[in-house]
Amino acid sequence: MKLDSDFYLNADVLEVSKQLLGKFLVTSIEGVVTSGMIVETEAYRGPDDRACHAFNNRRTPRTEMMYAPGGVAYVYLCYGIHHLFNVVTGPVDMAHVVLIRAVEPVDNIPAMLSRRKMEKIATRLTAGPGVLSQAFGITTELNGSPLTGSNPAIWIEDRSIHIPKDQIQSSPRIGVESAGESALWDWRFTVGHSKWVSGPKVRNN
DNA sequence: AAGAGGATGAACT
DNA sequence: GTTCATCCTCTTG
Repeated sequence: MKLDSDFYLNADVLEVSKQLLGKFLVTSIEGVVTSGMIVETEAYRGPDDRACHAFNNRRTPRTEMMYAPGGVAYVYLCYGIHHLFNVVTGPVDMAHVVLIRAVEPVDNIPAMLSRRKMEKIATRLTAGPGVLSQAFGITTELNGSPLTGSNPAIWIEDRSIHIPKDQIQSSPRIGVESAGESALWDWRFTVGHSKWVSGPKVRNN
């Protein structure tokens, strides 16, 4: 049930972004295992996507990890505060990533509450890319961490939940207004009925 | 060497 | 709706 590298090597990052909805993000950090069902993703596609750090195939120390073969984590620090977790996809030298923006918490909610310094469960536990990383213990130390193999710190599972196509909504990505025409593309994907989706309500397709 | 600006979230008015 | 915390990365000189 753990997704293997074949899944991540898919060269169609929009397809992978949709396939990841309903899958389960799992981390095992210092022996603490937490999991949640992915309900919101965004695709970032290196060469032609102005909103992507690797636009125009630009290579810097930070973006280098995006060119790795699919199946590793790309984690970077945003606004000096938030650690954003992305799944690297596609074959080597193809800078495609999927930002995981929100999950529905499932296993070991007490550990997530503790990491978030929260008392009671609420959507702000894991709805949003920064807060979900915090709930799952993901930091930039895990940049480049493999999602496959024998003992990964982060991995994604298929637990046989299928999200029907008509329940998947698409909308423009959050926070990329200055990315020119790329800002208009509907590359954000959400599970329509989930209350664990971040940000403003989205329209139907 | 310096400065601008983020794929956010929380706490305000 | 607005403000701002906070620091790394990249560009420019």
